[in-house]
Amino acid sequence: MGAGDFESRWLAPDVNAVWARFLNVTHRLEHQIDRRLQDHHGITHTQYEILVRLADSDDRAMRMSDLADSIVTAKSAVTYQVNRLSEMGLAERYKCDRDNRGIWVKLTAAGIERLEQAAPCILSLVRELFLDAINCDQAAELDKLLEIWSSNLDRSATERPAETA
Amino acid sequence: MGAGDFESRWLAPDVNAVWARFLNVTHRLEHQIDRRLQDHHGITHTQYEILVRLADSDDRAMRMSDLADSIVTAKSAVTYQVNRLSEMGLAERYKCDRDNRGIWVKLTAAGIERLEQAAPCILSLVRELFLDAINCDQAAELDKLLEIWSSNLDRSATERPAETA
DNA sequence: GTAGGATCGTTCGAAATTGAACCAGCCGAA
DNA sequence: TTCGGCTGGTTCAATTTCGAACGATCCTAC
Repeated sequence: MGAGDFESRWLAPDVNAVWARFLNVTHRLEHQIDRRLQDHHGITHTQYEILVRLADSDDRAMRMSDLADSIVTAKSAVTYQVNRLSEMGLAERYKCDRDNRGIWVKLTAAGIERLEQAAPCILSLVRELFLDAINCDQAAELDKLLEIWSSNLDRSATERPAETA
Repeated sequence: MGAGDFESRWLAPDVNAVWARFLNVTHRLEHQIDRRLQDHHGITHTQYEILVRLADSDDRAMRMSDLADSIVTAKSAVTYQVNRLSEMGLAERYKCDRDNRGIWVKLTAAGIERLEQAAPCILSLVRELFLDAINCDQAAELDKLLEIWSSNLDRSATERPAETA
């Protein structure tokens, strides 16, 4: 049995190539953005994402766990990164008055400034690498796909734990 | 100046939402696949990717650096992961006769077996979450986009270092 | 009220990734 | 031939991530 036979047993070639390419492209996109951010603006992609979410929020502040959901990482990673941002003076913690467990993370003036420097640079990179390739129709189509994928992921995430019960 | 004003200065809302959703979806996809692999098959997504590339190669073997290019990571990460796979008995190293610097990594029988167990499970998950959402036309369209993105990344990666020279 | 269960955020140890430094072997040009 | 640069792989310290365990708080049902 040759290598070809082996692989053809479980690999539907065409459609799977799309998936492989998808993985490759997403990884390389993240790498280039990350490198650009670190070289030119001294922050990680995750840190940048946190700054963006904060800037987009009312009062430029968010709860820790909302932040964790928003960027897609473990809560402990958010704790870690907020500590870094806090050391850099880009964000700060507030006690939450409504909920004594809660912590608000808020963008500082320096955080806003840093984001205002980084954002145009990154957005132009994203445009150059990603967005310029798609016209309006394609964008709409892609957005539709993303919505389906997203709800697939939601369903799968809620179904799976229940399945074990 | 409200939060809205701030963000509208640098954020074109519609098209950027696509990018944000794209990031979110790709992260969640990777997480679910990773979790499935670790829970059911005892390997990481990176390790799985390595096994797949090896299985797809002639002689089920690859050079270290080709492996590093293929999955998108630093060379040192490949060294690390191949060590893990080797400890698990799923892959092994060979000296390369043509090039005395080179190392070949080859799938073992156990590696093939493990992959044969994992692959159907993962492929069905990928189908369920990702591929089933797209019909033939969309797949073709997506593939076209991926190709453009990919060549954008190539160009950007080769231009950038030259720009500093 | 008050117990039981869920939620919030942190801490901790283990694993993974990165980039820089490094050694060895290859190769092309003088 | 040999010298310089390039490539292939590893090592190392530093950073980041994850999941499990934890204490504290909230909330709902009794």
